[in-house]
Amino acid sequence: MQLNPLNPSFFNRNTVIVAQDLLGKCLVRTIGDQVVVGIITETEAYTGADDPASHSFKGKTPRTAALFGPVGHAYIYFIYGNHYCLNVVAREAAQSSGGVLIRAVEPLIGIEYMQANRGKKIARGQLTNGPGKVAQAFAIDKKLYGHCLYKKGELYLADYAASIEAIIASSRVGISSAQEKQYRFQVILKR
DNA sequence: CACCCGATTATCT
DNA sequence: GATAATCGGGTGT
Repeated sequence: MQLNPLNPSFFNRNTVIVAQDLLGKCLVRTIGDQVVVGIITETEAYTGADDPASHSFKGKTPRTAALFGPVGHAYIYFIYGNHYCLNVVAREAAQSSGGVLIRAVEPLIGIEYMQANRGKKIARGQLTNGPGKVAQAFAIDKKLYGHCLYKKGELYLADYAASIEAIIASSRVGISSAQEKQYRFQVILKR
């Protein structure tokens, strides 16, 4: 299998476009010899200054600094006391901040490792079908904050020739403002 | 420095 | 369906 990192310019585009384009791409995690790969199946775009639901809406803070930093890097935050969530910084030149939340992936390689990280025997379909679950299965925490995601390393995004049947847009989850924006994207893969 | 609450999930009933 | 778990950033005193 080819796991070539995405080009940095991939992330230097409109955040919403990048969120859609990331569907069907691969999330790759290497821990020593262990390799873990999943196909991205669900994302959400957070566009920044014009998006009240974005963490970066109210300006730059130490926590959200990565969203204003170089594109293609990781923005990781801790939520509800229990969970980490992984974002990719992505924006076009006109935006000051913006990122894409990786909400779900389909397990591809290293499934046993993911199950070990998640603790118990969990059905494949339930393994990484939420942002906190993805972070746990891929052993992602704040150590990877700001990590570069477009070159081979501990964590990166790779191109993948997934056959896409359809993309579904809907309202984002778990937010109270800007619910009218259809910035949540799910992919249906061909069998 | 105190208080509030969130881009969630597991585990009950 | 409802709720607990459980941390740290943001806001205002």
